[in-house]
Amino acid sequence: MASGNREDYLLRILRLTNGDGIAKTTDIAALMNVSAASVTEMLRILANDELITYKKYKGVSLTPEGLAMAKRIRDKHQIAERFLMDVLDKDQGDAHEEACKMEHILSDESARRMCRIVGAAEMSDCEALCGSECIKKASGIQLNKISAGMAGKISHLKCDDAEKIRKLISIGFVPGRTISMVNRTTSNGPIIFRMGESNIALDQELASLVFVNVDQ
Amino acid sequence: MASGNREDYLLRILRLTNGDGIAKTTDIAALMNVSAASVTEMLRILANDELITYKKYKGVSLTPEGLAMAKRIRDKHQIAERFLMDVLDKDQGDAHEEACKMEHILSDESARRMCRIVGAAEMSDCEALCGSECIKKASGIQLNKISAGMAGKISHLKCDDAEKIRKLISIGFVPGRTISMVNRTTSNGPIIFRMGESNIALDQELASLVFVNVDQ
DNA sequence: ACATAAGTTTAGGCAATCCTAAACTTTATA
DNA sequence: TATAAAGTTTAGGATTGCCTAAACTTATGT
Repeated sequence: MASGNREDYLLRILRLTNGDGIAKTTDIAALMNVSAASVTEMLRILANDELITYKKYKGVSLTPEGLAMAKRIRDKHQIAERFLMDVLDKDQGDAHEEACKMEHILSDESARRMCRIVGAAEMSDCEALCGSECIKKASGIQLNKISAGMAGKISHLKCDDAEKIRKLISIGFVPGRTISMVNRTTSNGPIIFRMGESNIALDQELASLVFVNVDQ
Repeated sequence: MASGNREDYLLRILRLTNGDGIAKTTDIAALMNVSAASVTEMLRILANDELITYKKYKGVSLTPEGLAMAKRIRDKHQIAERFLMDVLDKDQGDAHEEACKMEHILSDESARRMCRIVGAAEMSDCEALCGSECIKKASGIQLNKISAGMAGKISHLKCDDAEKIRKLISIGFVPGRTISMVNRTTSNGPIIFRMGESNIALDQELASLVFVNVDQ
């Protein structure tokens, strides 16, 4: 049960070690804005939990479990930050700050779903959390390419323009939802889809940003 | 600086008092899953912060500041829960649980933006946070709800009946187009809109299926 | 190589929350 | 209206995490 605080230590150690190096007490203290004594105390705890390898006076490194945990939290941070910027339209500074809190409380599942909305492409790295799922993302086909009568589940939204993503979400185009095409109007005109209880007209450009996995 | 924990106490007191009644130690203890002694201790702290009014053996009530604070947190919970369900497609149980954590870390601004995406209409109550903003619901208001002279962009069409959607589209009601209301005829009669070069009369029922984002 | 500087750990404390047990107040009942 | 039951508070501790000061280890310079 690493607390938010322990998680922060792990994160700083990850940053300092880059996954394999050794981090020193003073450097951790500086990053945490905490006294060296407090760091030593925490290192003992984390070592006891087998999240780090710690030799007195010699510095720390992450164990495989510690590394996995730290990466998972770091991924959540990145996903949350991106999400706050792209979906809630927050600026980078605020998004970063808020993500520092969200990383500790966001469930794995929610992070994965945010990732799908926001697109993994620009995620410097979220494999700890999303694994192959992020890659699978490429598997859907664009909503404007399916034919009338076909149904499927929304897989992800392609993220090139946050404004459009926001719009799609506000209309209800959200990964996981089932959708079917009712019909097309004209070759360039909007397409009519059915989702839940309502029919929604979406113009082709917007539809092309939505990827679905078509039912067999 | 009410900690997450203090905030939880405030929330439980709000639930028990409904804003004005009096809450008793034991009931708070039961809701918090904590001993009565711990509650007493916390009540003293909250009273000291002037968030509650506390008389030994007599129970507690929220002060105006305490009430405002509790409501703000409760609103964040509701908005987050709704958002998790509608945007991340989480089920109610998980969303509720996660919202219990988010309520303490979500910034006011992010909550307001989530609220705008998810729509305030269904929000049982979020006025503490959003005030009149909720009504504005950036994701679109029905075309029959705007007033003469107002203009906006069509956001989406919503309806159970594909026939009506097709009709709207064939008239030119397509997401993205700019539209303005010219005037109403009678209270139940058709409304006249201007779109591009032409005026179009639309009856109220059809107009209510069209959602627009009104220009500020 | 050895003294001193730099870095790290230990010791002893403080604050926030939680706990149990005992003391005290209020309510309810015989 | 006493007195037992129910409810509440006080007392005394535990835990987590932070701090400063002192002690200890390692590194550096001559």
